[in-house]
Amino acid sequence: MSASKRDELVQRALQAFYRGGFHAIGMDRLAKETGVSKTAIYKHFRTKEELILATLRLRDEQFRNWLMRRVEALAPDPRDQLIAIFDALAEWFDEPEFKSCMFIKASSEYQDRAHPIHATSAEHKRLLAVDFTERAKKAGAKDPDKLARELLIVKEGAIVLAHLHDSRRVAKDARQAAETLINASFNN
Amino acid sequence: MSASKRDELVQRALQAFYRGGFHAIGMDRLAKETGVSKTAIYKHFRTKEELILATLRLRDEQFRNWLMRRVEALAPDPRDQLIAIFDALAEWFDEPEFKSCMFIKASSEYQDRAHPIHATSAEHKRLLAVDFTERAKKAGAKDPDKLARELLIVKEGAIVLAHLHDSRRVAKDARQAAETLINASFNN
DNA sequence: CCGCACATTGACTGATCGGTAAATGTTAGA
DNA sequence: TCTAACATTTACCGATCAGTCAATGTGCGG
Repeated sequence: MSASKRDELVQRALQAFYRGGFHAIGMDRLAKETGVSKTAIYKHFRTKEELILATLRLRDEQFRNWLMRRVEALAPDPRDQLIAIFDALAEWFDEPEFKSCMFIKASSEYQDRAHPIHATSAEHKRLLAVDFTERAKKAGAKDPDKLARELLIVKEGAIVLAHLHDSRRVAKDARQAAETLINASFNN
Repeated sequence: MSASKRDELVQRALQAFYRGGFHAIGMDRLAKETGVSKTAIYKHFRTKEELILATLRLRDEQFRNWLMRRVEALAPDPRDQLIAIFDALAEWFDEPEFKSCMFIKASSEYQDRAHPIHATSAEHKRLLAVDFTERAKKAGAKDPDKLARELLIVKEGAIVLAHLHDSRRVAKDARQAAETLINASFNN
């Protein structure tokens, strides 16, 4: 199997897991949905867990890349970018395929902190916080770390509730909350 | 089986699902962990899904009851109670058994909005929002509904991140964010 | 055209899934 | 003490779980 075929497999596995859940999607069904036979899959991944980890690495890269680029496209100024995070989020929520966050779901199914899947999810959130901190720093916030962590909390809460309630309403509320927190981080 | 035995079964099933996840815990293992044979379980619940729904109803009642009472014990004044939500949350995060929120995990595994388990999770969050709104109204907030929804977002985000990162740190950040949002809801 | 290397397959493993049925207690009224 | 009613257990159902293997392509250097 070529590298591009492997990437394609991981991409399709990602979609299957995202739509169906990790425990709920078996390897047989995965083979059917990806079009790659089970044996071929196991040529490249020793276990289901390794395949899941590969999908999470891909998702981490895709999501953070998308968010960063989208935020920068929406606002040139770093401080406005902090708010633009929540405009980008609103766009995501509006996609018909939106089904919460892959990493929240992964850590919901693999709860042990020592588990690689849980750890990978934690790392994804940490990298988001790093990115937020960078922007908060550039914007000149009093305590960029704290503001970044607060915005991350709002982002995660918004994702959870967008999955359960009216996502448009949630996106608006999250944006307003973020604005309030950002303003407070400059005025005080 | 008496009513109290049934309650005991649901309580133990709740703990098993909370610790292990819904798909991951099978009925055989559940029978072993609850001490109630599989056939006996199926005398009271037609399907695994019905048992899960029973655990969620119990959890909803337990959690909201606990939070309400704890918040009222921590602060007499409605406005202080809004902040006390996050002190109570901090206590919860500090419990060694803390493993995120049962309903976030349930909606992570049952993603379809039409699914009863998903709907029950959404309803739990809605009832929390109602309670928050009541307190915000009593406290005299400008827009009690909006403040309640903002605080709910912060609460859910805090739970998710407390499960992934340093829960003490997250609890502090969430409390401060909540304070900022509450103050803004009175000053403007 | 041959033969080797590698990719891919369907069929299979034992274990476990959710759920059921027949058999075996256990209890209580007559 | 006999028996009817109910609770509980053991054993089982077909399906699916993660993972494996022998067999069958398939492409390529000689």
